[in-house]
Amino acid sequence: MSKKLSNIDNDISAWYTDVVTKAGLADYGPVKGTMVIKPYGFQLWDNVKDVFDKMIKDTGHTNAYFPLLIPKSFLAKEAEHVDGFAKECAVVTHTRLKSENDEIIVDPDSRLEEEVIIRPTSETVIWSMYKKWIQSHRDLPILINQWANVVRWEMRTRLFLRTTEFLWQEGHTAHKTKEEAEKETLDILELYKKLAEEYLAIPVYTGLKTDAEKFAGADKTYCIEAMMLDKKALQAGTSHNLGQNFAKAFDVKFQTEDNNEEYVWATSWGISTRLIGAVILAHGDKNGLRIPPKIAPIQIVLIPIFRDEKQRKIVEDYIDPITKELKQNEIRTFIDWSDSSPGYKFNEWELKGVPARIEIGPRDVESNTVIIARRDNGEKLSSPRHDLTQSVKDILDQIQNNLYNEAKDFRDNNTHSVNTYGEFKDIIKNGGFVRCGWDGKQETELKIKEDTKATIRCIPFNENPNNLTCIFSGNKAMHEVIFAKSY
RNA sequence: CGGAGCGUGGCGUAGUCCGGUAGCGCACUGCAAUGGGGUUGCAGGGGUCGCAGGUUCAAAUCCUGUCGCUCCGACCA
Repeated sequence: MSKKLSNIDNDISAWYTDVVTKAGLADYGPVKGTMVIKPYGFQLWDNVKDVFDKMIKDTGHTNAYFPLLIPKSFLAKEAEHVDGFAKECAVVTHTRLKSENDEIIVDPDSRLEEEVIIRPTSETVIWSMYKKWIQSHRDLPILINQWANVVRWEMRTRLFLRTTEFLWQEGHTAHKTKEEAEKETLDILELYKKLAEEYLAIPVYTGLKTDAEKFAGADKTYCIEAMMLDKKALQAGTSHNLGQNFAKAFDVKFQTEDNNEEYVWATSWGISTRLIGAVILAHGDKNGLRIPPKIAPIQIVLIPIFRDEKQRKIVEDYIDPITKELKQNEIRTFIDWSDSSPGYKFNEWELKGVPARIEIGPRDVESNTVIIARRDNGEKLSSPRHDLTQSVKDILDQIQNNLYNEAKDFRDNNTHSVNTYGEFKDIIKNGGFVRCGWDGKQETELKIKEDTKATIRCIPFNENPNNLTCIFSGNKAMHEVIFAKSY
């Protein structure tokens, strides 16, 4: 397989597919729209998962698991919810196959009386269970999360960014009061922001979705929105205040302290393997991936360099304690003894986005140093053997910060406040985020979308609509919003 | 579902117009040298050309059908 990547500047779409497959993150599955997450890609996901799993456990949530299969009738209980998901549900109609004339066919005698769907999300099963579990205010809150796969039969798919089946976490909480549910929704959004910015090194805008863009079945959807290298927006996480919609649909009431009956207040929130796509498209460059150190499966790759057996032995004696030392200090380290040439290895590990590389050859053994090469900016420096661990830690921190700062500068430089629709269209055409006034009408939002393909990514928390007029209608603005073309 | 394109060793492709029994690059195996930015040389192994029919002495190539995938749109995390 050729390791040459498509040009990131001319054809980022081809570059993306090349990187994902050639760096060994994922491969296409046999069924359209499915993907195999390969070990290197899965380690990346695992690291993201571990970070977030700890965050939610630290805030009182626990994991559980609900079934993949859901009665078809459940989906229909919440009107908006069914509208939102009906078009993309995989439906199980039969329970067995049989052979007939050397062919495997669906056994027509095995038709299910009540068809089941494969979860596109789990609100319905979960609320059917919460009905059984909640009677009193003493049963609240329930703070459950599950790590699971879901299936949404999408028209167009792309590895990680939109696949028919994907992995995610979905939190589902139940509360006594509206205020408590709202707080939960916002608290989780903060965790998402922290995860994106501090770990994935991706700056995000936080805000509220418009009615047109919110989750089907939610009262309010909050989101984190990131900018990719092609200046398009990617929704990287969502947190929903579901109000009492699902409680009403599934008749989940609780007895209050003063002995009244009230519907339970709900939230749900999710991040998915799409985040891997976000990391790729936020940090990549012409040589491949650049993975932030905090989530990198391999943080340091060691490349031994030698000519003959004698040199190999010398290098080995020098490098082994170094590897051991780094590992003992919990730096994820890999030493590449494969017999490709050093140059080949440099390119290979750069493609895979390993944050830093240590080159060790006879010259370094001689001078009691090592060469450290950074993936983020290509710098190479010679570092003394003693306090190597500290140098490595410092460099990894610098890389983490640098990736974040680069991404933030890029986003800030491509986010513009505008006052005229002409400017608006120019920016959308050339790529970028636009901050501007909006009159709050869905009709306006829709017209702009038809005209420019841009959608309102969010109403940012730090909006200031006071002196603004709507970019499209010229009426007084109800909100300041961020428009962009999105994935 | 509309538009476009593609199915030929593991991957990427040439050959298809004009039928004559499959070629190249990468990867793979072995040996030797090489090794601080994709290293050479030599020697090897692997494909009945998506599938099913048809035309023909002869089909990767022509005809009919069929399946699948990718890209672009409408839908979406």
